[in-house]
Amino acid sequence: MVEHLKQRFRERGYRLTRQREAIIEVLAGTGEHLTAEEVHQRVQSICPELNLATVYRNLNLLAEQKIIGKVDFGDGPARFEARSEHHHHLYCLRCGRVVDLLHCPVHLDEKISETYRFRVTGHQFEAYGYCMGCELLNGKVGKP
Amino acid sequence: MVEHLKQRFRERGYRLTRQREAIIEVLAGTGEHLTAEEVHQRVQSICPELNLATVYRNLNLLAEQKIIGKVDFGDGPARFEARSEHHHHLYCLRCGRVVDLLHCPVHLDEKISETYRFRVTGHQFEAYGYCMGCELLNGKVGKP
DNA sequence: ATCTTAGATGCAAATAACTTGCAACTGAAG
DNA sequence: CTTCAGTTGCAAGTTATTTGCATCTAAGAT
Repeated sequence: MVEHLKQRFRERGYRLTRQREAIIEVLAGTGEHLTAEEVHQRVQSICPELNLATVYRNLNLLAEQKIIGKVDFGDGPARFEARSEHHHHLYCLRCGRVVDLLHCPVHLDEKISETYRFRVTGHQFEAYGYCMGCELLNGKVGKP
Repeated sequence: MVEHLKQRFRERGYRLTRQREAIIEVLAGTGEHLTAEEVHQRVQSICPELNLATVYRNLNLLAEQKIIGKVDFGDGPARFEARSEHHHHLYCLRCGRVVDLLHCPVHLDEKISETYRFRVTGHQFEAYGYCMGCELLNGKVGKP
């Protein structure tokens, strides 16, 4: 997995630096959806002195190359994940947990192009609500 | 329309100030999806000296009260619109034009809650691509 | 193994888009 | 026309991210 990602990166003519390896390893080693800040923290152990600006530069580069995925839930910072194929998420409004959806629930019928005179090339969809743990807490502690 | 929005605002116990009237008038008077900055500019004519911070405060307040709508396409600033019911958009990647969708193309089946152990309370969906004008320009001028 | 250099990094400063603290102001209930 | 909680203007602060630039380094050429 890690080697595969590094490979795809090199194929595109980019240098495989210590910093880049570290970032790829951190992301590929978790199923979580991490912010740039979180990636920066976790990377410290294998590559201290890796600058936050470099983390941003590389996460964005990897996302542009579609080697990793990037999601933005509108509130806080953007999040990055190793999975790069088209997919969507459930986002817990209480704890921030992110769950990957297995199937895309969006069905744009083919008439949309003529109805709206618009060619759709992509879409984003994110659902929000409460994961079970938080659902139970709701109504018990604060935040109604 | 304008009066209706003002009414809904007053009903909730908020004061109807000159600034708020101006903001509501600008938004209700257009079908466009405006940024706070744009609202601020257009409001100058009917209410100069209206501060940008006040525009932000009121647009957010109106959106929280679901009197207006707020969309965020992830790139630039958030946009506000007079329509407040649940709906979605097509967003042109070239010119930034926003088209309202008449129907919601998302179908979350009822099993989702048990499948993912998650209670969905809402969702956002935005599709992007190119409006006809820009589609024709693509390939002729810059940006392939 | 060493040279070369375009590409990458670190650091500090800059930016974009808001948000907040606070003193002064003002709708609207009485 | 008084009262005062709700609003506003202004300046400063915050958050998330980007950029300029001098220095450094991966990796192909020698």
